[in-house]
Amino acid sequence: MEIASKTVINIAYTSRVIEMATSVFKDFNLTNQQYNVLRILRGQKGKPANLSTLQERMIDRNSNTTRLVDKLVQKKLVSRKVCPENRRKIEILITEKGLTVLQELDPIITKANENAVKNLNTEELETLNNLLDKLRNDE
Amino acid sequence: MEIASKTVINIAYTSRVIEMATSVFKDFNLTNQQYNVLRILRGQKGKPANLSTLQERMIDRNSNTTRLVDKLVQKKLVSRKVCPENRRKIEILITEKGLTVLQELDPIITKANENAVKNLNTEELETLNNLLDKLRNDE
DNA sequence: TCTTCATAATTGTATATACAATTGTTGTTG
DNA sequence: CAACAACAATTGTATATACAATTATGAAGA
Repeated sequence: MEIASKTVINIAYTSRVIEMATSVFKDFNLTNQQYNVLRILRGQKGKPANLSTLQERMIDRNSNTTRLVDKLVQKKLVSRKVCPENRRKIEILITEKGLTVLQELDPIITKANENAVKNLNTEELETLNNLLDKLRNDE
Repeated sequence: MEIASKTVINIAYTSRVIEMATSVFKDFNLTNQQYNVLRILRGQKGKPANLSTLQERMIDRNSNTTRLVDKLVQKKLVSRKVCPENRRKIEILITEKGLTVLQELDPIITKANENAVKNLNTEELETLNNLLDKLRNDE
């Protein structure tokens, strides 16, 4: 097989393997996507995010994001309210409870991640990251 | 963020981006997984595969494989029959129609894959593959 | 042989996801 | 300002997926 297809498959395969090895958040009743959204929201540092922002960062086509956030609201991990300036938009904020859950998860996930890539040393990891960045390099 | 977590996220993100850029099989009414199974079956070169074999190669936990194959049988892309030696096992074979579909897809997918990784030259692609292999290197 | 355990695949059920169509809101322009 | 386009989020529906429990078959030991 040509190297291009080989690489595409290799990335997908590796991603899947890593995902399974690092899905610790399942013990906290969170899906991968829900966890990602929580992390994005924490990154906002108090600033609310609206759905479109979340979607951009998630690469996931729209539509499900509404329901995904629904779940997080149900669990009281995020709050949602209509944006006063533009009532088409929705402002989503991570709650105290959401932050607490992330804090609990942080060390566990870090450990799982470190374990998942333990076969590579720091230099190799940096090379890998650079190559992936360059590969995507969306201009 | 430490490099380990950064790498894990980078791989997942890149994988998702590539997946979206290369999902050509959707035009043929195939899901990613269905396409993968067809490819695995073609690789068998006439030898039938049973469900467990497929699962191993798919890294996907069992259970859904049955239904996934159901779909392919419905579309007459694969055939399924009970293994005579061990009636617990099921033998799955790709049909002529399945092979034809793959043949049609081959050039389109190859092109999409080449395009997806066009930012890296051959040497970089080889390095990337080696790093991913080493990362997984499951012993 | 009967019982028990292991293997292989399937089914039930709840949940997540994809894609298209829809609703509500804002912006624009004739 | 009325009509229409553009935007942001939501809903409908079909499909896919995860996880646990179940069925069917085979293997092994008392």
